[in-house]
Amino acid sequence: MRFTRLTHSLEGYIYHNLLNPSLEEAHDAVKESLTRTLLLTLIGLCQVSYQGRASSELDWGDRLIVIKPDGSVLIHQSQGYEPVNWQPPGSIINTQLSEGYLVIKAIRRKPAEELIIRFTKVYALTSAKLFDTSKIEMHLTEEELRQVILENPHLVEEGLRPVAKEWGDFSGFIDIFCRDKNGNLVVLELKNEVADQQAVSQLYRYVSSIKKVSPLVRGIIVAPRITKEARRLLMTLGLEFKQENLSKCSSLLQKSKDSQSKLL
Amino acid sequence: MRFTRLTHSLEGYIYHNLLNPSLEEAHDAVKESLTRTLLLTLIGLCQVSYQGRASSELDWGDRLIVIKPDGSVLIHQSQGYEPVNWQPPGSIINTQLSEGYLVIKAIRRKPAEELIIRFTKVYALTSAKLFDTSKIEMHLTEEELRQVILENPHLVEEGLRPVAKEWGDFSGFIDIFCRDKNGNLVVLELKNEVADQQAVSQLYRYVSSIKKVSPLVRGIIVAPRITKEARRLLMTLGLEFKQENLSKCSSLLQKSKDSQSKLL
DNA sequence: CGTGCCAGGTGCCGT
DNA sequence: ACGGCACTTGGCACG
Repeated sequence: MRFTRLTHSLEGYIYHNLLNPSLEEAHDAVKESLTRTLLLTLIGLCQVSYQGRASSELDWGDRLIVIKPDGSVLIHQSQGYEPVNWQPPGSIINTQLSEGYLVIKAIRRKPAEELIIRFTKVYALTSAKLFDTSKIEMHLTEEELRQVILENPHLVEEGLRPVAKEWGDFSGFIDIFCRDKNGNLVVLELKNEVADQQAVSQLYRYVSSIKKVSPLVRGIIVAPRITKEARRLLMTLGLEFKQENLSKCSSLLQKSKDSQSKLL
Repeated sequence: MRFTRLTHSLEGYIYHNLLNPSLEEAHDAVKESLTRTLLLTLIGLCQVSYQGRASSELDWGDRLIVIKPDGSVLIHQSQGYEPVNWQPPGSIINTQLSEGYLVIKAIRRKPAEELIIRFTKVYALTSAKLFDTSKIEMHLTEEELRQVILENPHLVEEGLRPVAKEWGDFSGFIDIFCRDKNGNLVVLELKNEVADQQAVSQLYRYVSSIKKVSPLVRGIIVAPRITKEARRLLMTLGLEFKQENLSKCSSLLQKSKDSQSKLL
């Protein structure tokens, strides 16, 4: 085997780093990467075919292929956020030399789908063990927005009192359940970005089911903005919309977090 | 500059291929990759922060970073199909050495968002020019499903006659527009997998708008299956559902193509 | 494991 | 540019 294998200790976490390897060398490196469950990147001239939930063919061209330890496969062209072809985590991956090609297959059962990559040339191959225990922390999610509204119901309407949140007894999911100053039920549907048709239809479901018991129930979408179509649907269905500024909520959230940390 | 630069001719399309470069070497290579608009991959120990449509923090860990010639940035952990952080195509990318870090920033206006990657160590860096003119060819799309129904309207209902397809004059998009054996208008909404709430609400929109002109219009969802919630909504809205198997349609499509090729 | 729903959804194609 | 809509959507939470 002519390819350079790098030990872990001083050279970092890279196992293979091959430049213009032969297909045989690349094949060996891919096999070893798979058995060692390394992260593997290949840059090479390849052709891709996929059959499964849909089916596709991608003719010859240079691409970046990423194979992850969890069985994900990504095929990236030089443009675009999304991979042109892929296979999700949990795929069974194998490689072979066949008819002059380096072939990598990724198979999944349920749903049954198969991805086949054929290389005639590998320009670069790198495999590595990544040490990474960090999880991403997201801020300003819909849950946090809900928190803000629960603590500051006046942002939606004066005199509003939250009764319960995440009401699930009905045939759906209510974001916040309130009573207004007249004592009528109000269902709030929160969106942290644009409120669309789906949000309106969802709220309509909630309100309809409650109306059978309590006819005076109101439904309000709370979001920074709403699509034109959603607004039309909303009006025909007798629902309401309250614009709520995201950045204002953000600062309130920060305050709420601050006060929480002060309490600790 | 100590890093190896590889010319295009014989060595393939790889420009940089660095193993455990210093941050200075990596910085130079990143800068050159950006000016030459190459595809760049880095494996290294980094920390990521994002602020824009949402905001997030990712603490130190080893990741794969891909920077594409079109200004896309992908940050991949060793698991999962999706990048943990990213920036879409068209982002403005720059790099600097700052406070002992190699920093890569990707900025986008509209929506305003900023991605900052800080490296303390780069294990491997590869940049390349990809030659790839091929476009992916997808089969069995919704368009092909539409083709099958247009050629075989009896699959939905006996006596159905297509009048038009891809009707776009209304505030939406009608898949197929027909008349039934009684001469009444029928709107078909096609789904190649499960029909959900959104599909029903979409069809309802179409049917409602047509009803003002022609009160006897019907609406039928054609799909292999339908969610329980969607079926309930469908019934309350007076719409219909026709189960239609995708694979059956697919094989019929194949037959139709075969017979076409025989005719040629 | 299916079902439903959110996503920093992304991409494509309209006006 | 905004808007609607499909997507091999992927991912998560929940019955």
